[in-house]
Amino acid sequence: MQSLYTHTKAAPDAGGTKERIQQVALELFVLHGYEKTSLREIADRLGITKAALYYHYASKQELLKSVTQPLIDEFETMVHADPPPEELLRSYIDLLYRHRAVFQLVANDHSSLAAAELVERSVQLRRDVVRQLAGPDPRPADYVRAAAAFGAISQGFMVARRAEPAADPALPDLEAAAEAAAGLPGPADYPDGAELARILLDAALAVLHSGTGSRGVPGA
Amino acid sequence: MQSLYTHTKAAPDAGGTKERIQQVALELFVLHGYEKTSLREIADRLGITKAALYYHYASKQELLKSVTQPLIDEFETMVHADPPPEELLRSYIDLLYRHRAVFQLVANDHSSLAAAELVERSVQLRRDVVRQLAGPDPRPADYVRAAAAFGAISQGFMVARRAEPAADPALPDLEAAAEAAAGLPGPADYPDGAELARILLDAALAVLHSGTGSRGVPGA
DNA sequence: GTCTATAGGTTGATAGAC
DNA sequence: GTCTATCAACCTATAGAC
Repeated sequence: MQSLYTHTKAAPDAGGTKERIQQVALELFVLHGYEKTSLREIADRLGITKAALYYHYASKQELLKSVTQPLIDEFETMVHADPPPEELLRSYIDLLYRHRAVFQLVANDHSSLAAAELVERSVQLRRDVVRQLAGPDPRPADYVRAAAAFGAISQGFMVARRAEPAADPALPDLEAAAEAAAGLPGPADYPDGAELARILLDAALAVLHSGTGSRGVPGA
Repeated sequence: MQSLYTHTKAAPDAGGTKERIQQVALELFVLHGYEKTSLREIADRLGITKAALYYHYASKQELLKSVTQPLIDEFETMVHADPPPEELLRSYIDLLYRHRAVFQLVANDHSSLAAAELVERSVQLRRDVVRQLAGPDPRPADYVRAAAAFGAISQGFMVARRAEPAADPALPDLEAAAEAAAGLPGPADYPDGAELARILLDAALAVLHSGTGSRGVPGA
């Protein structure tokens, strides 16, 4: 579960056209949103034409789906394994890191989730996560705290994400976009990935326990 | 600061055409996103034509701006008053409640923020909020915790928002949208506004203090 | 204050040559 | 696999009648 810096993905520059299309598309989708990104824009950036895109992907929607699928699939697998709260939180942080670009897309661009026909699945997933975090026999307030803990990680991660030591070479412009979106002091001032994960985990656990009399949190 | 249930806005049904346009536009913007909502759709829902809309608003963008302005203006005023962290958190929760529909729009629809030319201001605001929450002489980790606390409230609120005793009559369909977006047990199971505010405040404070040795939080 | 009609532009997608 | 050429659909916005 310490894969915070070990990409299991294929080689970064496996220059297949389909993969290059996915990379550029993801980049532009994050930058301008799915709806506002035209196929012409993607094609121009790749030095090909729109028609060529259609040779590889039957539609704009299918291209989007191919980009978002890995994140949602893995998220689903993770949640359905039904791990205890703390392990779930750890796995989630790790998941966010490995799929950070796609996460930035679906978290910020409502329309992309809808276009990928992922609204239902993601709603169901969030519901399951909140249920698991709320613990057994939860009171209403426990649901709220579970949602807040989930949000603390998601938002905290997104804002501090620039802390990474090196930008993924496959996603050059994303770092600039993240910088604009985050708007905080320079990257050098931030904790590295491992420390970031620990901070976010502690924060989320603090939220979960913020309703109990003893607010102490066992050191993770 | 306890105005969680006291709307200071004008009468809910001040049926001026401009206001009715704003209400319907907000509703549809939240539901389908800014870009995907056409002026024809708004006009049809109001029983008028697109051209009539242009009599009241010079452009689609200006209509959007008129809808988002109150939230961002008030947020800015609040942050620039430079209150201490706990008061800032309280004010923020209250702000979210009073402008919940607009918040749902700008928080979920990346393109609406951009179209309203609010990206820079909101980035600056988040930066200021995080700075204030991080406290004096902050370490890098304090920034992350500040961002996580901010996120805990925002996300926690959005998920649990359905707890309101009665839906704003001006926004009938929003509740259905929120229900779909939240995907949690029935509204009746949720704390009311006052308790929700307390839970979220406690959660955010717990995050802020999750890095200190003594993790106790003074009862709010 | 609202209407009809239309200008002017962009988009996603297809057909067929090479 | 990539190209040129083209289509229908949709959009924002404007002009001018009532």
